[in-house]
Amino acid sequence: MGEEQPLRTDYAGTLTSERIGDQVRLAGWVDRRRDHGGVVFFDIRDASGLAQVVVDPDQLPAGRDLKMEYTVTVGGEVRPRPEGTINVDMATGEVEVVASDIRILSTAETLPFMINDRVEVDERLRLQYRYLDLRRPRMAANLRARSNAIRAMRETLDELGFLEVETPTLIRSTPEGARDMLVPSRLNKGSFYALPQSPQLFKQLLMVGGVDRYYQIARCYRDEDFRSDRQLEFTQLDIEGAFWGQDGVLETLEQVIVAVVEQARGVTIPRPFKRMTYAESMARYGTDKPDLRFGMEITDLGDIFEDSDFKAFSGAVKGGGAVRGLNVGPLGLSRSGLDGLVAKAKELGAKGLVWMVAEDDGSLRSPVAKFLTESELQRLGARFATTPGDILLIAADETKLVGTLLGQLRVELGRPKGHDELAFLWVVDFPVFEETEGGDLAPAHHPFTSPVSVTEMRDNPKAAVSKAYDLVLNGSELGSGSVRIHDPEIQKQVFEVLGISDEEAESRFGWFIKALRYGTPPHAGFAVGIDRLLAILQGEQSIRDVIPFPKTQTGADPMTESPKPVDDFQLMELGVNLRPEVRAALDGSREVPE
RNA sequence: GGGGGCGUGGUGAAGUCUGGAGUUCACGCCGGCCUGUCAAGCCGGAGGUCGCGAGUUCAAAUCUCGUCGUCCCCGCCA
Repeated sequence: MGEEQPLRTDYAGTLTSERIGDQVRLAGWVDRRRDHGGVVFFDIRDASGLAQVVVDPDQLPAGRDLKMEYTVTVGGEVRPRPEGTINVDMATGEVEVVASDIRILSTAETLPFMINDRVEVDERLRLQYRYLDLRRPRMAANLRARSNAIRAMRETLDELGFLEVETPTLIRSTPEGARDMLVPSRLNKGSFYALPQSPQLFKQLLMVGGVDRYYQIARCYRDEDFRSDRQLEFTQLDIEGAFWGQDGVLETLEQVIVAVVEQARGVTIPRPFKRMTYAESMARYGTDKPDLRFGMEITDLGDIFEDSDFKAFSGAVKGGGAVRGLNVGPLGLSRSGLDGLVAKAKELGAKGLVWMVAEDDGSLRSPVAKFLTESELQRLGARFATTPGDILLIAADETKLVGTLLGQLRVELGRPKGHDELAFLWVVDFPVFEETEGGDLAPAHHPFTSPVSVTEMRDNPKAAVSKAYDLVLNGSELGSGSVRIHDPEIQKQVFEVLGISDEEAESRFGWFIKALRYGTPPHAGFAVGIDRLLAILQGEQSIRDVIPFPKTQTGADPMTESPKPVDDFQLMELGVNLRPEVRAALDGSREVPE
């Protein structure tokens, strides 16, 4: 009496023929039951996998009572399966456990959906019952992969002497970049904390503080609209180093990524990763995050058409724009399919799109062929090295628009399904500023990024290059980093060029710039989006599938039904009043009977 | 803020274009049979306010408008 019996001695997924004859006890969920009357089989599932249990229901009537997702503990002997009944699709398929004892630990109601990967269940329902969804093999594998990846990051960085440091998640709001998530302060009514968009300034202060090499698995918050690769909260591997520069950062991150990919995929990817300047990436791929798993590069045609009689082309070149095209290959598109691309181009803001099809005799068929000379058509065919059936898409417009358009068409028409291949790329030499649609300058990275030349930044800001770099995987931006400004004077000048006055800079960032005055080492760093990295490594379309408890596109959690209004008392303690129209809308919705 | 897709027993789908009895398929659920299955099989059964609300019509899952939910995309994401 009193001696507690263990619920299990072994994990189901570990049983092999080496264990034949052993008495084992397994604990897990009833995955699937196959009742033959005189003999009952069921698969028991635990975190390690599945094993088949055989029950003689005359000996063990409990075998008849089992239903899917009951939790049970089963004692029995590991036995080889009889001739011809070995299941080669199952890791433990050579053996089975002959049950001598079955205890039902808990029962389960009829499930809202099946615990398997065969059915694509509505995602809202999956999120509402996420605890069941996580039992599915695919999701369980994603959780495990995430844990393994993060462990690989920690091990690699620990080995390199990095210090893991936590930074606060209740910080001062700095109305730059994305919208802040705000938290009202009870002790300082009317004041608010913000949740960090990244640990950016704190990690820089750690450099000032003498932490030579820093990293953190950091939760970040950005209150912007959702996408399949964006959530309100997400996780970054954040790193920073003192007396460090771009080459050191890239070198270190490559080691981390290689270790993560080895964990996740079991392959060693070659180093160093490819590098490309921002300018080259924009010219060849029309984007700063090119998918290098396929070619289909953007080709400049300005020299062919600058003097063409076809004004749509020559006019664009002479007006300072560009004529560029893609050879998207033999897609076999019908006339309506091609017209669909033209419509698509117009949706994207282009004046038009010209398509051409390479005929068997090498000529180019196109609605605009009659406006072009024989020589122009021949040079086109040669430039694209066409083979019969190839489709050319040509756009003439403002240079930036042409690039964006062709870049999007390239991805749409050429991007491989899935993520079997991994194409990592560093995009370097980002511009300091991006031009907004209004013509204003906005920092391409954050305003603490070091320009290559302060003089150039002042005199020719549109062309100025910064010490900023992005990591791209399969056309997805995994993260970005930069060499930081460590000189308070340069920091002030950057604010100045951005149109932030001294007073404004002082009131917003004075606490930070002050720190730079006390002996700041040159430093640099990076942040990798862990959710995006894992989603791609796991072949998932959305980061939601590598986040245990994500939110829907409207920021809701169907399981807990958050967010929810709070008690008036809670608001009162915080000194917060809802705006009248918000209050009215809430009261209105409360009148609706439940 | 804008564009698009989807919403049908517990689950996944077909039916919607071209209105005519809640019809069909697979899984699950309930009952029965069955000693080698592994998505077990066979027989029988239950289960739906076709997201919700208006409108058109003799008649609406189907057409129209609105609304809610969800997904994808543009904007946004220093």
